[in-house]
Amino acid sequence: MNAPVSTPTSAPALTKNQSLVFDVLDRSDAPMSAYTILDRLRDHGFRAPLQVYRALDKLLEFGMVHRLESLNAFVACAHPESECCGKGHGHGHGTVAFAICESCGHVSEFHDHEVDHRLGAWAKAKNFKPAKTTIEIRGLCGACAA
Amino acid sequence: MNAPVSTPTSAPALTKNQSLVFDVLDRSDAPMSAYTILDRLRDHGFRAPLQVYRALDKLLEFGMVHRLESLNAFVACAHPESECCGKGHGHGHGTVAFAICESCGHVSEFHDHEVDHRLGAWAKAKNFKPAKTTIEIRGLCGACAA
DNA sequence: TGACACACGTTATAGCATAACGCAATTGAT
DNA sequence: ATCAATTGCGTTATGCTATAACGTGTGTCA
Ligand SMILES: [Zn+2]
Ligand SMILES: [Zn+2]
Ligand SMILES: [Zn+2]
Ligand SMILES: [Zn+2]
Repeated sequence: MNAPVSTPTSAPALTKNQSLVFDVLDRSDAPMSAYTILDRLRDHGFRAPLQVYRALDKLLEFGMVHRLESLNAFVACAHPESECCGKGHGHGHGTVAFAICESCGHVSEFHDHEVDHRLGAWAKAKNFKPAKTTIEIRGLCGACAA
Repeated sequence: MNAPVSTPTSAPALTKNQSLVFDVLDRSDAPMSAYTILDRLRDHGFRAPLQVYRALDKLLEFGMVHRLESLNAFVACAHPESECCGKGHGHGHGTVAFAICESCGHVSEFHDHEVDHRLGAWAKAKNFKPAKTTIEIRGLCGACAA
């Protein structure tokens, strides 16, 4: 009864909790902490942080959500389904970078081949095997810099 | 009596607490959390997290310590006093990147002009004003990748 | 002297994340 | 059909990370 519900669309089937969490994030125009998500979902039966964290773990695994390390917060993936270089939400290859406005909270997700390439080259030269790369720029967005 | 003690060397004068915290970090071969630092300094009179966090805030401000966002931990700056492009510990310009081994904990601090340039170009194009940029690569170091 | 800045110490609290238990449902052999 | 393995779920308790708010002492500079 708690198994994922298959949908006619693409993307992995989400369970009820996963859908609820993703919808909250997707509708938000700013990153949300796990506890803020929890509060938003109290009316839907959420009572404990683990319900949120477990859903987030899966959504992260599916590539539908990103974690912002410098904020301890989460955002829905903002990639179009088909990017220049990748498979959209899966981020087929390449690292994603985030520009985070410290005033309005808006987050821009982007990708830069050359950055990827340079970091990859450094890793190769040092014989370092990258697993996950975090790039986050904190500052003021165009609107807020005024 | 608690004012910074001037030293004959360069660098900003550190207070006793700041020195103690920096020394602990500098001697460590892996990042340390604030609470781990606290435990290491119990014998030196440290009793509360704030004593550590206040020292860390200053050391971060001085550029002598970096915060690893993906670990919620801290490392002493590993830059040589005079880098190719900068003023050493102050990181005169340019962003620093970290490669973090998830097996042995070793951290390599480096800088890449081109990465900087590309992120700067993106920001300029989007009219985004960067304040602080985080670049962290988690993975396996050469020794651990074996 | 008084106003100020700054480092410090302490207690309490807030915010983020996981451990450990048990139950229910699904899946996929045998 | 039945059993074992897997997965999702709910709950309670706990641990880790960080800051708020208060007061003290000290050096600086009108
Ligand atoms: Zn994305
Ligand atoms: Zn903004
Ligand atoms: Zn450094
Ligand atoms: Zn290693």
